Amino acid sequence: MLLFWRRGYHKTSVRDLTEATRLQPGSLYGAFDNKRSLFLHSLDYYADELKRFVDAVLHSDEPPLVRIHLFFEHLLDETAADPEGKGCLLVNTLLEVHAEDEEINQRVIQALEYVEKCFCQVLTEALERGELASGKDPSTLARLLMTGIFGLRVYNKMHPQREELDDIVDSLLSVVNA
Amino acid sequence: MLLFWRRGYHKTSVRDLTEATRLQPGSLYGAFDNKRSLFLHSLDYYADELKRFVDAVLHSDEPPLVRIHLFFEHLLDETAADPEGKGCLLVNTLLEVHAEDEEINQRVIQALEYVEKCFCQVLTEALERGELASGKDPSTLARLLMTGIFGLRVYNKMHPQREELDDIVDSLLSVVNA
DNA sequence: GCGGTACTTGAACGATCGTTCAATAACAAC
DNA sequence: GTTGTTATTGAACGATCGTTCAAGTACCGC
Repeated sequence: MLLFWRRGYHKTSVRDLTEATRLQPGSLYGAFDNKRSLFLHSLDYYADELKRFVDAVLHSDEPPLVRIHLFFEHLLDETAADPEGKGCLLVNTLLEVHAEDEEINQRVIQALEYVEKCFCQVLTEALERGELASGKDPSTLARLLMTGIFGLRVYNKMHPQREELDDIVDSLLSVVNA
Repeated sequence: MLLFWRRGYHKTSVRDLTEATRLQPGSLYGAFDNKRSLFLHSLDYYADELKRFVDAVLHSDEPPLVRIHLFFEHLLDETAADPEGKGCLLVNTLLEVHAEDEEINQRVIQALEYVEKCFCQVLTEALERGELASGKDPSTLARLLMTGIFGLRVYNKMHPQREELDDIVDSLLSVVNA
């Protein structure tokens, strides 16, 4: 998974994988049908980890809007802790393989939709508690936050400076706070 | 350029390029040093087109904030007019080749920084005309808008529906309007 | 026409790609 | 200790990768 994350699907060769896993080709193909299948398993593994993270942060017992703040704070922490700048495997994959491969794409989109759904739930909760800026639609705001994540992921490749990313997050979250 | 845009750098083979250009390998290598060089020229071509678009929209004689609205409107028009969902070659490249290739990366970042700089100029103009929400920093807002572009580009691969993207843009621009 | 420069052709190169498989080693049960 | 199952090995396959180049064609001024 780490290799696919670092280098992308197409640029990661089976040779790379055999060296990293210290498994010979035959063993690799004994465990997985082929490179593609191994990649799908990597995606699933990554998506599971992401789901755990999302659940932990967005379903904690903090107030809804605090949870969203914490989410982005953790996102930036994680970004800062990754000097390689790998970004997000799902986002990377979405841009790399795009429409050509329906199965891979669907799996990525499904994982991302789960995050959006959680955002929407949290925002709905905030709305019900009267903590959301009036007239704001949870599902639209959830989409804005997803766009924010994606944008930060790309912007980090352009300017990987923590303070700039912090400012962006502050501006972005001002929409839900206002 | 179109091929690189559609399929990405690594996934585009010289064979693809010879078929698309109807040039034999020798001719291609007579005109360009190698595949990489051809890709760099493609990037430059794309960046030039982008620059023209940015200049036309962000330096028109409309009021500053209107120009920014128009920019995003045109961005969504262009997105809707591209059923292949190619997105932005610069963003795609930034995520695909990431840190491994300094030269390619620098060229992409430079082109993107130009867009950010233009945003910043327009926002500064709005600030001077008292049309910007008080206490907002142009350079931070410019970064937010860049993040918005990036995010929309990715979100479009997830949900390519115009109305959703419109809503996101409205929410995003509410930050500069407020 | 002729000679020379510029461009095109397409076969071929070595390297690497993803994948397979017969041979070998490791380990389990009895 | 023998047997049967399971996992590992690493050489080899055909396909494709990016690249080269000698040979051939087109086009120019004279």
